[in-house]
Amino acid sequence: MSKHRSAPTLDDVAKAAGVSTATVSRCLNNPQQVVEATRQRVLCAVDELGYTPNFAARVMAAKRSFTIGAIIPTMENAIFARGLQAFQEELHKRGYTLLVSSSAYRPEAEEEQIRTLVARGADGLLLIGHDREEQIYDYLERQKVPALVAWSFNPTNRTPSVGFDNRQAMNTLAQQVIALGHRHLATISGISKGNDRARLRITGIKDAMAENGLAPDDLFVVETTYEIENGAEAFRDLMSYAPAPTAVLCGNDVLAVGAIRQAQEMGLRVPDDVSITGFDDIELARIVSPALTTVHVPHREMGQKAALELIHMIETSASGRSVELSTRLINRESLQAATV
Amino acid sequence: MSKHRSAPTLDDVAKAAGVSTATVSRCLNNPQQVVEATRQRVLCAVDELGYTPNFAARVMAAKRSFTIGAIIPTMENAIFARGLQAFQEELHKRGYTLLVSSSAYRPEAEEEQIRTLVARGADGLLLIGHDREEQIYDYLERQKVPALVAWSFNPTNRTPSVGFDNRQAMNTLAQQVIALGHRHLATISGISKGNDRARLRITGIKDAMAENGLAPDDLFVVETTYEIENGAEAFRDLMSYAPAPTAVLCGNDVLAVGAIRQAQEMGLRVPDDVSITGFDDIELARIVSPALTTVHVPHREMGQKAALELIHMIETSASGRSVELSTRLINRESLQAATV
DNA sequence: ATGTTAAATGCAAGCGCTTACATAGGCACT
DNA sequence: AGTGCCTATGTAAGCGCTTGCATTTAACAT
Repeated sequence: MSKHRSAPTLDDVAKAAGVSTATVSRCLNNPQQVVEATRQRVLCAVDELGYTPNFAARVMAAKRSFTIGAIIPTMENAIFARGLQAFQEELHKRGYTLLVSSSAYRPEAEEEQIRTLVARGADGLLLIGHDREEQIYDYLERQKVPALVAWSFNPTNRTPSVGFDNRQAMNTLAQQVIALGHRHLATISGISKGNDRARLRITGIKDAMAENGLAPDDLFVVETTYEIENGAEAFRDLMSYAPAPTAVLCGNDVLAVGAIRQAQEMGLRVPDDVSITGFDDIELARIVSPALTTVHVPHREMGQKAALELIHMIETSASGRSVELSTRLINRESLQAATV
Repeated sequence: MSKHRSAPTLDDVAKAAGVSTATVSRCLNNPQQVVEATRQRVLCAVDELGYTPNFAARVMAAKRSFTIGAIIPTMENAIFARGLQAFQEELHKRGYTLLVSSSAYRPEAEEEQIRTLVARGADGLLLIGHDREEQIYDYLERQKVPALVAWSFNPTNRTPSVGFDNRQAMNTLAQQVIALGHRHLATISGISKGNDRARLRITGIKDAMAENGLAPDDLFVVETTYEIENGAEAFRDLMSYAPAPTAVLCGNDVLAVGAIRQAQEMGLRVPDDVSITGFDDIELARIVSPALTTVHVPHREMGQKAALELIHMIETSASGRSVELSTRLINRESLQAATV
């Protein structure tokens, strides 16, 4: 028990147990390959020395890290939290570890993070949405790192996806808004460049308008980043136009909450004076008052299925199948028939 | 340009540039050690081949990973989000990468994560609060991995901390509550076992009671995990006692929001019928209605200072100095004078 | 020219692990 | 007892990088 001893290695364990390093390694990774008696001896030595395998060495030798990387656009709000949580729980069950990083909605940052994660030996990657440069997919292919897209569904894409039809989901909501008599619609969207979810949601609204004899180009669109304050600001801009919209469909719940607060600040009652809807159905949607009418996204299911599919791709080198999930309209208090 | 070539290595770059691997390595890590002309040649080869260094190999050889690990009790709510964001931004500026994992408030999980992070070669660790088994600190010491505690401040502890005085902060709030005439106090706290922040906050309230001639033992305490629903449930329990508390001091904003919603559900007006306070001053505190009177914690400052201090410990092998930050009372709408 | 010195580069030894292959017992048969 | 085969274990070759030390090269003074 010398004081200055530093971290024990496989070798130390082997010596202590009187076996070769190979046997120790097998004990730890494929216990069934080593006979009971030896295994006991090794395991004893392991915790007597307080041995923890060196991860870098293991990755290097095995060329497997049992680590999966996920790059999400933001950690600042809870949009991705629940889905990612489910993703990681499922990974954990299967013996994988999740490494998360956030790109802050910046494509270059995302590319850098992808490279970083690959360099760190990630066995697979979870990406959000399909929109990114081809070269990134080439790179991933060359490095032989399987990738899976979530929060979006597009089976024709070269990368498989586990997600939902953003266009369709928003379309259904917009149909309902229009059915309630709203004729002047507006949307507060995320930045659509590089964000297929945002873009498709806008398209969903325009389609609904066209399908109901409204001119799609009349849709007021404000794009901004997903923060409550920005939702508020965008709402203020929107209401300065004439005729003011009677319904504001927000790209997500966070923006919607900002819009609601701003409306209240401006002395407008929601939904009496103006209807506001969200998207995602995160916790916030129920907490805010009035509670948000929104589109429920099965985040947990998506996270879990994505984990399963990605692991499958990794372990069988299969190319991956896309899976589509369905969303659901949640009617709460923030949407009401147009009064005009 | 063979199709089946896999990831290029240092060696490939060296060959392509007609130098040794040592030179390539130096180009990448200590550019000033290599003459301009050579450097150009090497850098060209690097991006011609699309080379990305293998992280595991680098860690192994250099025994440095420029990676810092943080284990937080939860990612589910935003309590740690802002501080961690600032922590990571500062790390990034200094060339470090952050790896985050969540222990779900389970000590064994935390220990496992600490080992995992160390095995992955983390150069340093950020931990939340001081409460954990001695053996963990021993382990860290043996592995020579510096650790820093945040969200708590206790300069006498063996591990340095960057945080605030939880007891004092809550004490100040409780003093004000009492000064407003409240005599029947209750608190909805996080689970205090293994959570010094929660415990100290309770102590802060009791001290304030004692200092004002109230019996500390009269404080109703309900402990629960930090989720909105649990805050709601706890509030219901609390109000079933007689005499019902006129002020409920919550261990954090999340619990307070749950309490407020439950109060509203029970037909109680906040703060007219019952005052409710939070702690942390996260975004939620301003969004909920009535807006929360709470204790503002300088999360960003804490994250940033922690990063600086931890890097300092890593790079100089210094033992680290604790730094204390101050909190501030934020008076919003949820606390009001007792009406009895 | 030659020696002296410093700067640039190369050489090669690991870092701690996994795993293909080699080896050695053990057992069941003949 | 000998043969074959199966299983448990050992041997050693890397995995891709960094870095101390040795060597070469360049630069300058004499």
